[in-house]
Amino acid sequence: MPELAEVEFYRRQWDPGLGQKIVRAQLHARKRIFRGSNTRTLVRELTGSRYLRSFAWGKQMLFEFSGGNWIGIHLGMTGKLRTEPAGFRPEKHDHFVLQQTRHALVFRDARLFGRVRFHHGKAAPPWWRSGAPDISSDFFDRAFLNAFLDRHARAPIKTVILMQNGFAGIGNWMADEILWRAKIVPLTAAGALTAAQRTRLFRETQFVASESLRIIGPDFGDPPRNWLIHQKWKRDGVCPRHRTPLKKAMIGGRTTAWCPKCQT
DNA sequence: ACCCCTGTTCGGCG
DNA sequence: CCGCCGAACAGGGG
Repeated sequence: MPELAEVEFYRRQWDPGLGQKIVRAQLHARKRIFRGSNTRTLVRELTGSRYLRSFAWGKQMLFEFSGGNWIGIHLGMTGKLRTEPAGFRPEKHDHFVLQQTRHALVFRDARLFGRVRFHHGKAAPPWWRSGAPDISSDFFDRAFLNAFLDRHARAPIKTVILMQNGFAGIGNWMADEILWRAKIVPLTAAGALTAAQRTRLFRETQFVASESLRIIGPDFGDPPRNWLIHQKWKRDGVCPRHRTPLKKAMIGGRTTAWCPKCQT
């Protein structure tokens, strides 16, 4: 479920606990979401620390706690963050819970494709932000986009848009939304895109990213009815512009929908 | 019962 | 090195 805008929504769900102490950390230590982290140290360090602030970059989140403690979270396919009242009892899929005096900060992930990483140190962990610029930042510009497209010149543009080190935070639904707005066939080789197509791709990537953040980020709002997302998962989905039936195919291993009339 | 899945990574193949 | 494909991860929903 989570792409950049949903990630932003989930990041905010722990806000009620900002500035408050962790009195107890509960986790299912054997689950693979904790791979690479020492969960004993994690529990020891976090207990008694204070939740200070959070950051989001693409599909990644970083939570900072006092004493130089950092938790990185990736939601995978089914991860969710939420806050429950104090005394909350973790259920089957609540693999990571931080109990505070008034709240419980909960990470739930049924399919366990997500990841929780722990880092202890003065500065943010080395794995944080090692990759692409934020789409909303000045570093995501035409030069960066061009270089990235040419580096993956032979791959279908749909596949390239899903690469997190180029399009941080873009997932399957946003990728199709962007290509539909930019009027580009998903199977087009990235290196074969014309200057005009690249301009549209750049503009629509920024538009879909910023609009999604604005609409979904605060309260999981629904994108406008004329967005492709409302059609792409229907078996009889049609183009929001003129009702032409959408085409569907597997590209880069992912279900892809596009309009054969608009996208040429 | 069966098929699908808004993510990522890995091995095998060409 | 590039890229494609399928599998794997593990479970819920239609």
